[in-house]
Amino acid sequence: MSSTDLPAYEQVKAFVKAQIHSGALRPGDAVPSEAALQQQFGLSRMTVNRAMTELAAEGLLTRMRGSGTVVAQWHRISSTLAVRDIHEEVLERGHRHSSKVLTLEVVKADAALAQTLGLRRGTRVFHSVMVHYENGIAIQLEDRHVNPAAAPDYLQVDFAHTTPTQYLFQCAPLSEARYSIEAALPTAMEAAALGIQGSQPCLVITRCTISGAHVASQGRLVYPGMRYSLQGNFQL
Amino acid sequence: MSSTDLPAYEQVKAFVKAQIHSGALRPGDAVPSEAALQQQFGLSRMTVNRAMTELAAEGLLTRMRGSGTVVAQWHRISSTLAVRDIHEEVLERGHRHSSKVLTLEVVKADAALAQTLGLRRGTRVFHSVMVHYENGIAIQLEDRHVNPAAAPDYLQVDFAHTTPTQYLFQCAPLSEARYSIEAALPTAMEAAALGIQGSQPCLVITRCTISGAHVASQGRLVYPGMRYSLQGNFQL
DNA sequence: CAGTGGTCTAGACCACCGA
DNA sequence: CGGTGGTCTAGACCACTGG
Repeated sequence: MSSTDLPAYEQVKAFVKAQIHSGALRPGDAVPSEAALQQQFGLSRMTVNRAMTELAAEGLLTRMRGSGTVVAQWHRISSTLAVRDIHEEVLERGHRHSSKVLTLEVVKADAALAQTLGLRRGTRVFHSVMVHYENGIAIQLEDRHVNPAAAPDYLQVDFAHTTPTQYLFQCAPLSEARYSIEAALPTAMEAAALGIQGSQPCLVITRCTISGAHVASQGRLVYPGMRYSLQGNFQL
Repeated sequence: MSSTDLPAYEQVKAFVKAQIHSGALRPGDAVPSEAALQQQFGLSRMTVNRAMTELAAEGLLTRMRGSGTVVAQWHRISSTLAVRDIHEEVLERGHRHSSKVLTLEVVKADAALAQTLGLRRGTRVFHSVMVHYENGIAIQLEDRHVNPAAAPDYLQVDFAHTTPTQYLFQCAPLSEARYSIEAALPTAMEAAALGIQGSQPCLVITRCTISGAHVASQGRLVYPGMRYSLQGNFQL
């Protein structure tokens, strides 16, 4: 019944959001208490509480037990950046994805790698290097080191039909990831593999995925700056 | 009381998450129904429902009214990337932030700018260019065009004491943002302002903020690749 | 102390899905 | 049809904050 057919808690959320967007409530301002909103909307407290709790989870409000709820000090744009499997991403653009495996081998971890993977120096780890193409144009070089404990059969995978990202998702359920995004020049080898000049800036994403107790893999993804950009959109 | 002192709904969440991380539940598998979990934990359905609803909101589960709950098909790592106000970010690292205004003027929008700001060509818009320093080292060049409708007093702001990001947050409450992140070479002017070589790759973030009906501003943020990287962490 | 949010309960009605 | 999730209620107890 009533208004717009939205659930009551969504209507409360919309009401508060509208006040914030319109500027009637500014960062730091107190938001009406649950009791007040309960009265105003004629709802039970649980319903109002759900609305407020969700807005807090979304980062719009800051709640403090005992003192009240205020509009969050939003000096950040927090946005969801999807770091996706390259295969799916290319397909979704309606393009053709292909890849070429350059290296697939076992190496001994040096000090730095052992550190990030949480292994002892000299432990044998898998190493793969491949190039991904979108409609035949190189858009990503993927240089990955994999913890054998997380994916023992990594070397047997047919990477013509699956990507490391896909395979690792399957055999090492993800629990945590860390990444860093930076701009850098490719190494000579990377430039050659991508078919670009060594002076072309690239977007380099270093990603470390953790599955349960193991660090499953560490990857360096190099994107030619001219051909790739990360995009995002944020609403609320 | 009991277990780990965590709220009951958090314990249910942890239980389900553990099953997923351990591999006992794989993508596509059915998760026990609310009724089953209610029995198993001796909780009311509302509490179990909260746990499951939150897990679904986090993207771990997919719920379908009538048929049940399954582990989400997860071929994506969706991670929160915070694009923050540079001033706060530097302070939080315990460093000193300063900035220098290079340009603060009114310009007529060309076709491209008018398009992104949603204005007619030739409309007067504000334009600012400034460099931000961390402990005296240039880390960001901020080139911004502002819609006068969103911030009429932009030219009067004292940018020695506030940043455009801060000011715009204040006078044009944010409702939506779009951004793109890429690697590129700086223009000659940008390189000079940042005190780097023109051949040094930079991280370039193009950000467009929307406040209510207006596109409030469009900014180009240039970070020297050697001195700055975006970092993120994702858990669950 | 009174007011706040954090959590929980034991019911309830509904829309939906699959058999 | 029975089982599922989506929503809502009217209470409740607690921990915390502020004056």
